Amino acid sequence: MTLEANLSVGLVANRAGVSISALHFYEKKGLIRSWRNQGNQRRYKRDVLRRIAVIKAAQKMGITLEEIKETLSTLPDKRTPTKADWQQLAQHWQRQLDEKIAYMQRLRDRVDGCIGCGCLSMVNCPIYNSDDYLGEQDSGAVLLEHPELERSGD
Amino acid sequence: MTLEANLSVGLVANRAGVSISALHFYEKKGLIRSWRNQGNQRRYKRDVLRRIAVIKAAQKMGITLEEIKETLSTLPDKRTPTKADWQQLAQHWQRQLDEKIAYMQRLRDRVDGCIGCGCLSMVNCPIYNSDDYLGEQDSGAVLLEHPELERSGD
DNA sequence: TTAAAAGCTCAACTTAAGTTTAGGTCAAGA
DNA sequence: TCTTGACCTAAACTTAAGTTGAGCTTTTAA
Repeated sequence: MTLEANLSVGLVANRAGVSISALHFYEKKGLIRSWRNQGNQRRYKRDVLRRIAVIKAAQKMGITLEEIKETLSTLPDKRTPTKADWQQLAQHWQRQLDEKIAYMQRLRDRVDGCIGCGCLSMVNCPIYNSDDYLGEQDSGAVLLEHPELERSGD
Repeated sequence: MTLEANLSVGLVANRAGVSISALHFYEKKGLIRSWRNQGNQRRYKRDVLRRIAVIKAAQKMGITLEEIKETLSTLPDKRTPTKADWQQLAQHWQRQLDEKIAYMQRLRDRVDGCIGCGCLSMVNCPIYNSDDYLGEQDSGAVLLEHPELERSGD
């Protein structure tokens, strides 16, 4: 039971700190895999635990399950992933995290600027028409093309 | 039409860069207000534009509409909000943004640590049982209380 | 052996932040 | 006058990431 352990779903749920329904869900979404025993119950290899840990870690970084799935799919299919494999994943997500942090910081600084300069008319506010980025999260740059508003002192 | 302009919904949508349905939605949720003309069409005061701009800005910071609504509710109800009023809001959200950035950075550093130290067993990985925080976003600390796993070298 | 605990599937429900659709009204220009 | 465009409401739909419930089976422990 050391290397080819067959862990039950309840056990995995407990150890990984996720609910059973979440495990079902991840499986349906193709993020983890199991086989069945004679009684149709799920059985897992032990390395599913790391996989789940990695999934949860990535989620904390704000990565969606879809992206996680894609990235996980770069792992070797046949052999058990090595440390180097996991490191690659980690670095991949770390870069994304760096971008996110940078974006947030730009945003923060811009708000700073807004507060400082009092340009809260928001019309030519640097928050807008900025180098907006960050995939979904964002609703797209705002177009403010009616100049008559610009003198508004409200 | 300078101070008490009554803007139509289409006009506001255009200038604020949001859809009409979003405006209906914000109104239903109590984030913005309008009155009706004789033909039951919405009319807006001009400062709704700033309000929407502020809503969108806050959303970019990752604030939910519910939180935004709450914070907006601290604005004076009777008079038109002053610059100082908006500044207070901005500072409030900025603090939240700062916390978020700090959280992301802690996360990043921890992943760094993980990569560096090779502790990718994820069982005693510093990503877990960490000073986790950040309201929803997070799924709660993971309990990994079965020591037998810890020798796993997978 | 038998009852409780653990599992299974499938479908419906949840929240957030809107969008889409359907069906009806109102106002303006040719 | 008629038609187009802007508006109205209400309800249903969308995505993400699961959760909850119903109804049924398997496994485990006394």
